[in-house]
Parts: sequence; C-alpha cells; structure tokens
Amino acid sequence: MSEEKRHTIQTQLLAWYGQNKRDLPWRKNKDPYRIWVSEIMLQQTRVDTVIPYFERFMKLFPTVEDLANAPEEQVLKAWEGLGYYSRVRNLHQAAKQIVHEGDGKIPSDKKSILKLKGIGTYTAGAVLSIAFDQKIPAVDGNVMRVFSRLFAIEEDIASGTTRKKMESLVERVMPEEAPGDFNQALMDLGATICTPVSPGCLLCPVRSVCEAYEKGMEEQLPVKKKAKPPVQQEMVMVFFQHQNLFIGEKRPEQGLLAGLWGLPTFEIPKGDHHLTIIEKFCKENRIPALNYIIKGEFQHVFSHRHWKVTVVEVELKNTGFDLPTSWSWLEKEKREEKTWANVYHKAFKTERKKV
DNA sequence: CACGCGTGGGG
DNA sequence: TCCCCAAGCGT
Repeated sequence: MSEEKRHTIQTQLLAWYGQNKRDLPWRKNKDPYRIWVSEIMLQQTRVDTVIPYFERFMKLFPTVEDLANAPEEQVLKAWEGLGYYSRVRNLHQAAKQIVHEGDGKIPSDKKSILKLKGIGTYTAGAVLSIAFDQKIPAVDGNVMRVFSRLFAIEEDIASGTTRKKMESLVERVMPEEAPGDFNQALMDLGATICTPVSPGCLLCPVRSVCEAYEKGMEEQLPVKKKAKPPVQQEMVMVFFQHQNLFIGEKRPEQGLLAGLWGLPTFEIPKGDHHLTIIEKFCKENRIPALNYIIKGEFQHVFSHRHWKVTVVEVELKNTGFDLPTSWSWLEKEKREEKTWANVYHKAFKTERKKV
C-alpha cells in the first residue's frame, strides 16, 4: 500500500467523521463501562434498535458495580426482546468477575480484557481504542466491507484468515492519534455510505483511493458465502392453567433462548399431531388435564430455525402433582414479566384472540 | 472452522 | 413475500 493511500484514508476519514459522526448516547463520554455495554448490544444488532435498550440499561445499571450486584432476573429482563441472550448472561458474568475478582475497573490491556466472557477480538479492539485511546483495530462487518472495497479483496469475509488479513491492513492504516475515532469513522462510513447494497460512492470521502470503485465492482464486494437455510420445525406451546396460575418453563442454561423464562414448548415430530403429543405427555407425567383447546398458531423466524407454533390451552383439575424441575407455577398477572423473548409474546397474542 | 445463537428493518 | 442482513462470540 502506498504512503499516499494510507495518508488519504487517514485524513479524509477523520475529517469526514468530524463533520458527520452520529450523535449516539454511548458517545457522550469515554466511560469504558458504557462503551463496553454498547459494543455488546451492537453485536449483530442495528443502532436504532439498540438506543432505547442502552438508555434503559444505563438507568438501571449506571456502573459496572450496579450491574454486578443486580439479580440475574432483572438483568435478563432488561435485555428482553433484544435477542442473542447469551450476550447479556456473559456481560453479567463479566461484570461480576470485574467487581468481585478484579479491581472493579474494566481492564485496559488486551490480554486481560479478552479473558472476560463475551469480549472477543472485535469488542476488545473497540473498547481499547475508543475508551483507552489504544491503536488496536476493531474489525467488524462494516470494516470488512469498507476494506474489501478499498483494496478490492475478493476473499470470503466469513473466513478467519480473511479477517486476520483485514486486521493487519487496518493496523497499518490506523493513525497514532485518535485511533478510537478512526475505528468509529470506519464503522459509520460502513453503516451510512459504504452500505451492503447500493453504496453511496458519490458521497464517499475515500472514493479517490477505492479500488472497487475504480474497477466498478463495489456492488460485487464483499464476497460472502451464503448461509444455509433455516431448519423448519413444528412446535406446540402450552398454557397449562388452573385458576389464577399458569405453568412457566425456565429454559436450559445452554442453547436457544438459554436461561429465559417462557412457556412449555414441545417439538412435534413430522407427521404427528400436536394434541397427541400433549396428551401423551400429560398421561406420562400424571398431569390432570381436563381439556385441550387449540387457540391458534403463529410463525417465528430465528436466524437458523423457523418455527410454526400451535398454541394450546390446557385446563388442569388441580395443582397437586409433581412438575418437571424446569417448570414452576406462576401467577397469570405476571405473565408478561415472566416471559422474556418475543416468541412468547406472540403466543400471548394468539392466546388472547377469541376462539 | 463450522455451527448455534434473535430480532426487526429495508429493498 | 422474500431475502439480506447488523458494531460477533463461544464452543
């Protein structure tokens, strides 16, 4: 790479950022805790979605100590609807590490910060450069896209080796001064101008040194392998209820919607009928079901699974029987408080519909 | 290194 | 309606 190209990217990008940077709540100061929380929320998640969550989260847990001392239920609740829930479980765990095992401060060296759950190469670079002014790359999807175009890199950006290559490129281009601004400028450029489709090249501050623009291949880059299609699954969610009580299920600590409260959910084997599954389950577990009512169905798409969910109401004769360990009786009034993913809220909507 | 892990928005 | 995504990480 020529010295001229490096210089152009540095100066043009920083100048552009000075004029065009977005006014975002986590940019009000350089508090490492705020930067950290914002970076975790922003993983695979759009800025507009994150903003209200960030504001609420900071009111609830203004410092890392507040977060560490908060009950897990409250922390998970604050993340409700944001998705990728392992992020918040890791965040909470890391806060406890910092407060109870460390000195109560976010580590400012790469080796230590990478030991925290939920902080990988990208997030470490973002926090260290933005909050601690260290010259460390923060290569996310935006930066990969910008650099794959600037240098016409046709390798699959999903591969690990390509990302390493990008990191060393960014490292070479980064200025000594304002590394945090430089990283954020790259991300803002990727988010607002160097977009995945129909990029705004005519507005781009680094168009003059962009190889993809020169070759007219900005729409073809970056190269990214296609994800495989989601698995289709038929599910049943059940409202087991008796008087003002219903049964909630705490999901396993690992896997889909890990650790979240919701409704007992069953997968229907192909060719089976949903009521057959529920009836069999009740019989085997000596659950005193009085009747089964199909309330309706809805679709829910995860990144890698597609659920068709049938909602069933089961009236129970009494509460005097043993529940599976992950199930608990909850008050109906607390339904909305006790269910922490959008897929359950869809079930409530279906339930409230008239039959 | 491939896979699992949510959700809502835009073209 | 459909498809692509958006500031990744842990295993």
